Amino acid sequence: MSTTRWLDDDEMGAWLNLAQILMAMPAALDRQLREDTGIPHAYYQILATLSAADNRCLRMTELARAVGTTPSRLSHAVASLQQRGWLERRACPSDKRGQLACLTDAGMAVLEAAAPGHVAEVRRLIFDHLTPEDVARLRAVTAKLLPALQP
Amino acid sequence: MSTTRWLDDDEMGAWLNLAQILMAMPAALDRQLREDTGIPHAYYQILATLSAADNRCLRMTELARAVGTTPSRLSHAVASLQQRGWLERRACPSDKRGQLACLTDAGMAVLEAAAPGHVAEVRRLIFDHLTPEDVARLRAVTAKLLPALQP
DNA sequence: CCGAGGATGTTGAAACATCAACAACTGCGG
DNA sequence: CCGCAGTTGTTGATGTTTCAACATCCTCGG
Repeated sequence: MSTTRWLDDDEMGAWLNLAQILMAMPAALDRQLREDTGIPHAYYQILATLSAADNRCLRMTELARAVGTTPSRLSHAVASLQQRGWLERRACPSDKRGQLACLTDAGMAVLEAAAPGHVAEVRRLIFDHLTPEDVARLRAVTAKLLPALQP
Repeated sequence: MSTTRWLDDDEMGAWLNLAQILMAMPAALDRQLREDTGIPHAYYQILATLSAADNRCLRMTELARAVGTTPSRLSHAVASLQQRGWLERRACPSDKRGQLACLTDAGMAVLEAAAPGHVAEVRRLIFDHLTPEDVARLRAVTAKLLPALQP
């Protein structure tokens, strides 16, 4: 039982900023996407990740890791997206436990229609306010944070 | 109607990293706090913000802005925390519409008990992986992003 | 070959967030 | 003083996430 090492001023400042971003940024992204597509940002990311995959299909586990979500969350999300006809499940040929999530043509169409508005919102919320150096630093710092989040 | 300006490589890299963090970081923070206190991170932030305020009281609107949340979300959260006896509502003396959220002694005790574990988790997830320069850059970049999130 | 333990996904209930609608109040212009 | 527009905060319905429990299948040591 050691005594707590508290945050210094710089750390606290960074943390307060980051905490507010963690609160408000997903909400802002959700708002825009829901208006244009009816689905939240987490669902959009699933479609977007699938669209870039081989044959527009991914194993559930890989998809979960790529998007940064949990199996349960993904399972519910895929069920909802499947019901809209935007993706479908297939059995995994090599592993009978596995499930493949595959983007349908309808899902691809929704994605393509929503992409411009989404990119514009990402620019408005993030990149419009950053210099190229800021972007490079943001990329570097976030890259250092990711490993601790995926155990 | 202009043609979309897509993200370049550096922007896309930063965005993919950030998107994953926006997904997984709140989940990770929630996990730890829920185990120790039974409340999610968003609720903890409310208590923490109140603890630093004058008289441990804040107007709902100010509290919402400080935490980066919406009035509705805050209203539900405060109701839940009130039921646990960790804060209470009072009428605002200067404005009959207003409500003050005030941290109770019980709420303060919970906060103090949870703080060390929470700080340790924040260190484990974030600051353990960053140099002091990284922290300063993170603080600067996040500061640039906040204004666009609070309208 | 077989059985234990790990991996993969799903399910249902409870907690939390979002949205739209609303009630109550303020303050300002006429 | 009146009334109307804007502010403040709540509520309930709906959608999403979390957690725990579970079913199924793979792998590997014995």
